[in-house]
Amino acid sequence: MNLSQLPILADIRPLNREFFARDSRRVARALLGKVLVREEPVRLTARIVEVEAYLGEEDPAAHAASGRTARNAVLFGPPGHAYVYFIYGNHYCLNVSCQPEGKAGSVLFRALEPLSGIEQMARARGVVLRSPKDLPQLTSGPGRLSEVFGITRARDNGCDLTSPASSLWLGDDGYRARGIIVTPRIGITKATNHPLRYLLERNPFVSRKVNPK
DNA sequence: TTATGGATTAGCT
DNA sequence: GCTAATCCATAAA
Repeated sequence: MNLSQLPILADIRPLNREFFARDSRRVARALLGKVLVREEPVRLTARIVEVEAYLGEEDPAAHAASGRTARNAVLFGPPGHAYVYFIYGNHYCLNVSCQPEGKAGSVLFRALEPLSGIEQMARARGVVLRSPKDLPQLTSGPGRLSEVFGITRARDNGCDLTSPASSLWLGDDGYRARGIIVTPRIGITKATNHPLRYLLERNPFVSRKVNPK
């Protein structure tokens, strides 16, 4: 076997609780370039290239806006946990809780760049990969990336994303994000003008360019 | 008990 | 660019 053709798998270190115990705007910026990992059934990894920050009860566009409910309880719990919700009858969206326990705030994952397990990702979405141009169909968009990673509310809501013992977790492989751009958030109808969407400049995996509203 | 609308996507024009 | 698909949590009653 020619070992030199095997991909070099960098060590991925889990992010710690303190990383998430901050204002979601700071967490969002810091998450760009980090890696989302799913351990089962085979390891999937993808780099975070687009996120949005949602604040607490003072943010009309946030699910925490009307206070704590059974649905959004994770947002008010300890930081670094997955908040998964179902939207438009079709899609799941993944967030990570921020701020110390008792205070809401989260970061929505909007787009990833696939790193490993790409064949399994394509199978999960029923996509046939014919060229590198097809890759963004896998993970460009919050609903798409959730489908690829098999994320559902029943399976993952409340999961601790700082622990590799969780099937789903977040890590740092040493990559340094460069060229961070900030724009208004997408797909929302309230508080549309705040610059809370963070993405990597010229990255082909980011989702659509502007809020049509 | 019922009505409403949404942090989306895919497919068609 | 436009819109159907699809369903849960919430609010109103």
